[in-house]
Amino acid sequence: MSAKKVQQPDARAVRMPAAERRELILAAATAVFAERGYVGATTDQVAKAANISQPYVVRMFGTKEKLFLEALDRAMGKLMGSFRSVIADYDGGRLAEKVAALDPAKGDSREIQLKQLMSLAYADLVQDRGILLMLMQSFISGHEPVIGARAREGFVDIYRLVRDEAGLGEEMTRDFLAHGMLMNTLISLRLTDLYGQDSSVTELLECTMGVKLPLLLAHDAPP
Amino acid sequence: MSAKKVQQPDARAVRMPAAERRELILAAATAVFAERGYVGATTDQVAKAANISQPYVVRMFGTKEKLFLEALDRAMGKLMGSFRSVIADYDGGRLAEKVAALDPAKGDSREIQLKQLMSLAYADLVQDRGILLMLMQSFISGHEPVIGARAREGFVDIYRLVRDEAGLGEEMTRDFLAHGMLMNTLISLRLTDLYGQDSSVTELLECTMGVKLPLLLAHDAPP
DNA sequence: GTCTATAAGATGATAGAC
DNA sequence: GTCTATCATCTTATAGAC
Repeated sequence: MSAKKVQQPDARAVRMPAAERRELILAAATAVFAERGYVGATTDQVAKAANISQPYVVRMFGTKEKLFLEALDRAMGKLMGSFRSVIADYDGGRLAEKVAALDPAKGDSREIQLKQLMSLAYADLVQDRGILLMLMQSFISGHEPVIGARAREGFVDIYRLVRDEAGLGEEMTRDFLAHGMLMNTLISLRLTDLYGQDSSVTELLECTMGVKLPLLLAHDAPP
Repeated sequence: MSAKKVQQPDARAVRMPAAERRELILAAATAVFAERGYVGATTDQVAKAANISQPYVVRMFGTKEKLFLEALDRAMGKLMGSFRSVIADYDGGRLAEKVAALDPAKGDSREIQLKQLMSLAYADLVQDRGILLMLMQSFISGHEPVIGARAREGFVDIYRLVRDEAGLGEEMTRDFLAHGMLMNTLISLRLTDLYGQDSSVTELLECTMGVKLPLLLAHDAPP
C-alpha cells in the first residue's frame, strides 16, 4: 500500500483572485437558481456547481438572498446590454446584412425591423438557459419582499427600454413582451427538449415559436 | 380572574366529511403553492391556512408532491372547464349578448370572437390569483421529474383545447397563449397591485393589458 | 377525523484553522 | 482565499392517542 493518503483532486479549489471567483460563483448560482428557484436552490448546490465549499459561498455574498440579487442583476444586465447593442448597431447602420435577411412580408419600418432583430437577439441569449430562467424565477417571486421589489423594477426597466430606447409603439411592445414570456414558459417547462419526440409537442412548438425555433434547439455545451 | 382556561377558538378543527375537508385543504394548498412555489411552500403553511394540523395534511394526501399534483389538477380542471363552457355556450348561441359587446373593430369571425371571449373568461378566472399562479408555478417546475411531466402534459392539453376544440388558427393560438403568459407574469410579479401608484407601472399595465385591465384590479376578498 | 409528540434529515449561517 | 466543524432551525413524515 502506498503511504500517501488518496486525495480527491478537487478537495481544495485552486486559489484565484476574488473578482474572478465572484464571477465563477455567480455563473454557477445562475444555473442553480434558474433550475430550482430562489427558495428551492441551496447554497450547497451552488457551492458544488462552483467547486468550492458551501460556507465560502455564504462568506463571499453574505446571504443567499444577496447572492440571488447579484445573480439577478447580472442576468438583467446581460439582457438589457444585448437589447441596447442591437438598438445601437441598428441605428448606427451596422446591421444592414441582418436587416436584409429579415422577413420582408412583415414590413420595413424601423419599429418592425427592430422588433424582429431584438427577438432574434433574445432567442440568441436564451441559448444560455440560465439567464432567462433566472429572470423567470424573479418574475414569480413577487411575494418576496426584497427580491420581489427588485424583480418589479427590472421588469419596468425592460419595458422602458423597449418602449423608449427601442421606440416600439404600444401594440408592438405588448406583442414583443408577450411572445418573450411565452418563449420563457416553453423553455422553463422544458418542452423544447421534447421537440421531434412527441407530435403534439412538436406542433405546439412550431405553432408558438415559428421561425425562432432552430435557434432554440441548441443546448448549453460544457466548456 | 376566571377559573376557565383561555382556549384558542380553532385549537381543534370542527369535524367534517373527508371530501369536504379535501376540497378545503386543496383550496388552501392552491393559495400557498401559488405564492411560494412547490419547493418554497411548506405543508405547515398549508395546514395553517386550512386551520388544521400539519400531520393531518400529510395524512390526507400522502406527500407534499401528491398534494401539489392534486392542486395542479384542480387548477387545470377549472381553467379547461372555463374555456370549454365558453366554447359550448358560444356554439350553442347562448352568448349573443356578450358577443354584441365585443370590440367590432377586431372583426367578427368565429375564431376572433371566440378568442376575445376566452380572453375575458381567462381574465375572469384570474380574479382568483391562486388558480393562475398555481399553473405558473407548475410551468417553472420543468426540472421536477414528476411535477414537470404533469405540467408539460397540462400545457399541451391547453394547447390542444385552444387549437382543436376552440378551433383557433395557428397565429391566433400563438397570440392567445402569449398574452396569457404575459398576464400571468404581471400578476405573479404583483405589478397589478401598483396600478395607479407608479406612473411607469401604470403605463406598462395599460399598454400590456389593454381592455382587460379593469377585470384584473379586483382582489381576492376574505369570505 | 383530527391531534400531539417526535424522529430523521436538510439547510443557512458562524467560528476559526490553514 | 478557502476549508472543516458545527449550531440552530426548519421541514417532511411517522406513530399513536383521542
